[in-house]
Amino acid sequence: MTIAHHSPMQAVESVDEAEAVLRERGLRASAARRLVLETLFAAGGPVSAERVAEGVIGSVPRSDLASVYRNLERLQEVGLVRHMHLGHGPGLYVLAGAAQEYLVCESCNAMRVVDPAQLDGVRAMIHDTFGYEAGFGHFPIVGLCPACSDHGGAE
Amino acid sequence: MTIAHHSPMQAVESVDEAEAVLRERGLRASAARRLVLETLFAAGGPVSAERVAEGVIGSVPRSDLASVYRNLERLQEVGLVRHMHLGHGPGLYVLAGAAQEYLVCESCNAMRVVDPAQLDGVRAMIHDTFGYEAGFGHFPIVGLCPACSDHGGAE
DNA sequence: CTGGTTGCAAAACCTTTGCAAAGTC
DNA sequence: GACTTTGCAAAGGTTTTGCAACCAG
Repeated sequence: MTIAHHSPMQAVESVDEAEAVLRERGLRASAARRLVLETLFAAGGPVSAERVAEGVIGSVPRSDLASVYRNLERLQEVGLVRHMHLGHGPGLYVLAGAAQEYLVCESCNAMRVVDPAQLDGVRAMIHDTFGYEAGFGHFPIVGLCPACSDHGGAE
Repeated sequence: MTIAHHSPMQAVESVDEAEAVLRERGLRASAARRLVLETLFAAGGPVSAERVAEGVIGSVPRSDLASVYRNLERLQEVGLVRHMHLGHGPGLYVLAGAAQEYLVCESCNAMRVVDPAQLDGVRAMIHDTFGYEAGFGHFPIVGLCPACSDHGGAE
């Protein structure tokens, strides 16, 4: 699992659409795979592999954790899924369609979801200064949230 | 090991200075501790615990990995050291004095060191937009470096 | 039928913890 | 001497891998 994904992102709206993408690539639409997709759709935000293995409702259908990891990896290769690290602890996976970036407070751990467009100015500034095309999809922006910087919440 | 450090950063210039800080806090200046500090000074940049355990010259003096982790943790509590995650793989530790932030290319993994001042504009923009005091010391800014974005290095 | 996919078991990797012996002040 | 710190061993949490059975196309 590297930082970079392997294909252009494929935003899809449903499990069926996702499975169509899989078939196009010669991959199969298995039950375990559907479980992963359904859970990611149901979650609507970043979730751990462990959480995915528990299925949509929570520990009901279950699929093997190893298979979940293998499936998440393949779904990333195809561009349907991406993963990120919001702090310590397990990696978190989301559907590629959920175009979201995150601000995490290092003091209270509050996580703020932001629309990528809101960071375009920041990206532009970074590009002007360093020539880098920055993305904040893999690691969040870490800092002190307004509340914590107010009451001297510095680490 | 949480994201946040535990004390204000203590930038020191030498192992002796660092040990003085330790003693002030009632901590002891042991050989294993000195090894950690010397290795961090010698490295001059982020290194893994494993690398620290190998000592200054490389696998010569050695200290137990568990002790290295414990010492890195204590040095962080005191504010002499901080750690970061530049990608997957083990966490990396640096002296608090090495005020540096990083830009990592998600395609070629190139790591660019930047002076925190160069990111002040970016921090200001984030603060204006979200009210967050952003820091890029724990997670780097990930993106495509100029070379990779040129030749279509997008993942 | 063919080859991708699964579950299970085991291992790999990074980090933490328990504990008695040793070291520091 | 009191209390911190060490080394070793073992465990913990996350992710990967080997392999035979299984299933989708």
